[in-house]
Amino acid sequence: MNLNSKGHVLPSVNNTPGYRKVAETIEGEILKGNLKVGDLLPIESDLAAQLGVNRSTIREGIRALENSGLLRRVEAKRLVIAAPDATMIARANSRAMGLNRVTFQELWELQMELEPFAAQLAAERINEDQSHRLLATIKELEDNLANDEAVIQHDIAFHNLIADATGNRALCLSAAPIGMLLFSATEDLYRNVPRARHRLLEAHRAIAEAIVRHDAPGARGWMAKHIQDFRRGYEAGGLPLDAPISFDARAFG
Amino acid sequence: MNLNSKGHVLPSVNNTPGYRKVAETIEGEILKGNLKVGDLLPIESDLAAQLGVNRSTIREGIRALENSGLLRRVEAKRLVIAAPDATMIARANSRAMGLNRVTFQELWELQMELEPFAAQLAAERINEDQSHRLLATIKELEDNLANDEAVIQHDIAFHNLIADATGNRALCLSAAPIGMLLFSATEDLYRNVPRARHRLLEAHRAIAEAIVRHDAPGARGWMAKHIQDFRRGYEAGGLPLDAPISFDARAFG
DNA sequence: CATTATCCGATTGTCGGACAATGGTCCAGC
DNA sequence: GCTGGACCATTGTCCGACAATCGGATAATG
Repeated sequence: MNLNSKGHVLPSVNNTPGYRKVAETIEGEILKGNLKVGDLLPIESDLAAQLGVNRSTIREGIRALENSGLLRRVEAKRLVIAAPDATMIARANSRAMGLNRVTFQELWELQMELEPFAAQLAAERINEDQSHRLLATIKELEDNLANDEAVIQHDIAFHNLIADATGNRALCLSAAPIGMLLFSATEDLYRNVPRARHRLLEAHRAIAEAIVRHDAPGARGWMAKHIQDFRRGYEAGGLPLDAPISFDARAFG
Repeated sequence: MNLNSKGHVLPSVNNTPGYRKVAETIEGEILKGNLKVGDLLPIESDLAAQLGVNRSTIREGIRALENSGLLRRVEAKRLVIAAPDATMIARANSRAMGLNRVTFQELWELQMELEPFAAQLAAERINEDQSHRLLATIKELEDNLANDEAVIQHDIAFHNLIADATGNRALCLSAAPIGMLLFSATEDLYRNVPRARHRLLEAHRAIAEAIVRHDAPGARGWMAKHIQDFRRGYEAGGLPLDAPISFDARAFG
């Protein structure tokens, strides 16, 4: 910390504000394992005393960490050290990609590489419980084919389930934001090309069945076909491939 | 906002604290395009007046957004709306993966899928400038082969350059955190297996040359070989594949 | 007139203190 | 031993103040 008696930094060449140093200090303690996941964060007053700054400054530092998922509330009051949640990271990533005006083309290209791979791995490794949930999602889609919003939510969830089934959390984290962005951009698609939803259902069914019967090549093949088809549908729906993806604020609320 | 005269929330069922609502409000304005990237964030006092809360509360909300990259300082004072920076996102992602105790195995599996793909795309699309930088990085490695820290930094930078050369920002964002984690975990490797660094140099040279001469299949092949070899080296170095990756706090400072 | 030095206002960073709300704790009484 | 209420700890919010500093306006200078 090193603040002088009045709480202001000593010389002049110390640009980083106090709240940032607080955040970095706490983050450092977490990364160094000094504060372990699950531990309670010390109360604000103690932190203020320990780091020699005012409670307000501590609070500002905490907010930064809280937002990035390193701190999480458990009992409405105290904060605990936590590992960033997957969906929170996915949200941050899609937000970043969206604001960086990533194009459909870029996202699709990556998805075309990741999703068939995920499907293949999932087919090799999926367990009973995950199989059940995968098939249940398909059923749910059947019942809500008319509801565009529900179709989109299903689409995202379906692909997330497959990623989950690979048991590879790195893959989950990488794939989630892509699906989140691509699929939430398909709203217009279902309006412009109503039968797209039926093709979606059939494709998902074929993929799910292949995965559940542990047919890895089949799962990969169906998924590749599905993603290709998704692009054709997007194009046929009159949506531009090279424009920044129009990302829907609602998906991130 | 909806705070009562004393600045406290009206009923009881309103759990979300004010600073979070502030953050969400501002984030919403950004995502809705009401505040565009590059715009100056209104000054704290104005925001406080607009949202009907105290300046302290506004500040806490701002901290959250600042940390996630949506706000960035330009002139040491005012904050501007910004698109989250790629390296900042990569840092957040690797931190998340590390704290979630992702294993080497998981990361490597994904890398084995992504990197050859990236190398292939890079070979198809790399431009003059990028070629130059790629080769320069190799030269730099030659001069610093003895410095383990420099070797690791080169390794990360080299793979990032290749991702850049694909022109696919989604791919960049996905690949960066993986490299960041995997390569910074190789510190012990170079100590235990000194000649690993020479193999690294040769492999990188072969990959770079293939990319620069636009030999896509060659680039993919060399890269695949390189990643396979990386795993063998990691294993040979006595590092555990199934343990959570030991991630170095220094890489995230 | 152009250039530099100076000053001033606007804005952020930090402080200290205050208080309401609320969850948790602990003791009294049954 | 259990329950209910008093009490305390902790967070969320507000308020007012002030130092530091950046940017621009203004004055001094050649």
